This record gives sequence, structure tokens and C-alpha cells, in this order.
Amino acid sequence: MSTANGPSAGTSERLIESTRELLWERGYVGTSPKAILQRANAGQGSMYHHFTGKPDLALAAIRRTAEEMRAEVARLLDGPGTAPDRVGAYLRRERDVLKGCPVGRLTQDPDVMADPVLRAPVDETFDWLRGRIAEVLAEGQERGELDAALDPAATAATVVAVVQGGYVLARAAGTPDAFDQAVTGALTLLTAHATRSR
Amino acid sequence: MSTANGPSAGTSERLIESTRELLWERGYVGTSPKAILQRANAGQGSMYHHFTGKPDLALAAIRRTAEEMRAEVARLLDGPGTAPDRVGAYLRRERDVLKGCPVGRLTQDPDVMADPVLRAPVDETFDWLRGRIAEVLAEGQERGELDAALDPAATAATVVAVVQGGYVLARAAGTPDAFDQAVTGALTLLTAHATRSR
DNA sequence: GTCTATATTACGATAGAC
DNA sequence: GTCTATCGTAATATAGAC
Repeated sequence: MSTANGPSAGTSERLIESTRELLWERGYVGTSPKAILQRANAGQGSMYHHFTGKPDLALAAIRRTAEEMRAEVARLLDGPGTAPDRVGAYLRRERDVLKGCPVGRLTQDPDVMADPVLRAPVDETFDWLRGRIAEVLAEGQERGELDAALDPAATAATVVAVVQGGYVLARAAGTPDAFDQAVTGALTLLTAHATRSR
Repeated sequence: MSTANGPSAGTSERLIESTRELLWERGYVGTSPKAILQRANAGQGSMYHHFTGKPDLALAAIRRTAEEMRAEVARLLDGPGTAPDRVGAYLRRERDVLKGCPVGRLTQDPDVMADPVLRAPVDETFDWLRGRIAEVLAEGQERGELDAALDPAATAATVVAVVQGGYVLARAAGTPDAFDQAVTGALTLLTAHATRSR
């Protein structure tokens, strides 16, 4: 019963979700157990009963965030259309731009990067993402949808970097405009290499 | 005498430099006055004599970092060559990739973003950078060095985003490779729009 | 200007009652 | 499983001697 996803989530569940939110908003260093407990409406005891401490709880939160993101992006990249279409779907994916990427954010957290266990999900997510986009691009080249001269791995890295960097620009400016411009610019450059079907 | 840049930097100077380093390494939230004082080899009194507190010292550090970056990048963008050459010089600029961007980093610091005064230098730096690159691209279009169909502002945003996002990918992976790939991919896409001078 | 207390609050974790 | 002490350390700032 405690593992079933009933109408009221368990305490452990609330702790993980609160931690996910706070890691996104404030990062690992900026997130205190106290803040987590308040948001989750739980006491000290609950947290240390379900988890060994802050790093353990953060790990659960990070893993879930990474898995969720991977699943969502996979859906877009596996969707219909040509390779440029599918990469375009990823680039134009609906986002809360000013909040930034919950995974990419962790990259700036010294304590996360210093811990191999906390860091692994972050590393794996971007590794998978670049690899998957490179596959889509390579398939597109085989199908004649995309200029065969492009290096799939490099182009995939560019695509992911545009998104991650777009967040930085948007947050710096306080508006999503720069993100949209970066994506538009990238799509223009990429589309120029798409095989025209007139 | 105290304002002259003599052989031994003053205490205030050392405090600012130590803060710059720590902001880069650990961010604002992750940087304590104590850590700053230890690195600067100074006591509590010195810091609170020269600055009103952590935010004030951080402001001095952030402003200097922003100015320095702007000056360095301006030198590259004002350099010789065609517009794609000069943007390429920016993209290929020597960097300690795994350390990331000392300005872009602050974008992930909730306490910096929440304070308009601390945030201003970050905003201004990226605003200037995108604008300056857009100018270079527009000039290149007038000179026939670059495809006139490209939107300078969007393309500039893409270029800056690739750099900022490249840092994210590199830090996630623990190697500069992904950064280099992202830059290479972007240059390939951009160069395809450069006017060929055969 | 710089130093050493000192103060106050928060962090992160533990203990033990219920 | 959850709660409320309680603990030791660190964060940030102030006070006042030198």
C-alpha cells in the first residue's frame, strides 16, 4: 500500500519532489534540509528515516529529474518527420525558459560535480542526449534528409549547447527572448543543410 | 600611494581577487566570507572595513570580471579578418573550458539574480556581447562576407549560446571535448554561409 | 587599517520519546 | 514513521582593542 501511488503521496515522495524543486530553483549548495522539510511539510525525523542525509535525498531527486527529462526528450526525438523536423521539435520544445534546465543547472554546483555519484546522472543525461540527436541526424543523412557533409556528433553537440546556452542568455536578460533567438538562429543554420523537397 | 598599483597589491585588492576566484569556482551562495578571507590572507576586520559586507564585495568582484571579459572579447571581435573569421576567433578563443564562464555562471546563482545590483553586470555583459557579435555579422553582410539572409541578432545569440552551453556539456562530461564539438559544429554551419573567396 | 572576540542565526545530523 | 530536543560547526556580521 505504501508503494502504490495513491491519492495522497507518501512522505518520502513529497521529500523527493520538494528536493527536485529546490535543486532546480536554488541548486544543491543553496538548498538546505530545513527548506526541503518545510516545503514537504515534514519533520527532521522523516527525512533521516527515509534517507541517510542530504546527499542521499539529492541523489534520488537528481535521478528522477534526469530520467524524466530523458523520457520527455526521447518522445520528441522519436516522433514523426524528417531528422531536421525532429531536432527542431527538441529545440522548440515547450519550456519554462527562465527556470533553466534542471539537469544542466547541476553542472554549476561544485558539490554535485565533486561527488561522482551525484554527478553520474548529469553526465549520463547529456551523454545520452548528444548521442541520440547524433543518431537522428545520421539517420537523416542516410535518408537523404540532411547534408551528408555535416558531422552528426559535432552538430548534435551544437544543438544541445544552443539550448543550454540559451537558458543562460535568457536568465541573464530576464526574458526568454534571447533563448528564442538562439534557437531560431540555430534552426536557420541547420535548415539550410536540409535537403529541400520542393 | 594606496591607489597606485605597486608591486604588492593592497588588502582590498586581494579581497576582490580572492572573491573573483571563489565566485568562479563555487558561485555566490557557495562562497563564504571566511573562505574569502583565508584565500586573501586577511582578517574579518579588513573585509568589513573596505566593504559593507559580502554583497558589496561580490559586486566589486563581479564588475571587474565582467569588465575584463568584455575587454578580452572586444579585442578578438575587433581583430582582423572577415566577419566569420572574427566570430570564429571568439568561438575558438582559448579557454579553461572545464572552469566554465565566470559571468555565465552567476546566472545560476539565485541570490545574484534576485539582486538587481548584482545582476546588472551579468545582464549588461551578455547584452553587449550579443549586440557586438550582431554588429560584426551585419558588417560582414554589408561587405559581402556573409549570407545576407541570416538574421544577425539571432545568429549572434546562437553563437553566444553555443559557447555558454558548450561549457555545460564539457562540465557534465568532465572533458572539454563536447565544448570543442559544439564549437566545431557551429563553425561548420556558419562557414557554410560565408561568401566563398576561391 | 587590521586584529581578535563575540553574537546570532542557519546548517546538517543525531537521539530518543511517542 | 514521525516528532521534538539537542548538538557541533559554519555563516555573516558587529564591537572594540590596538
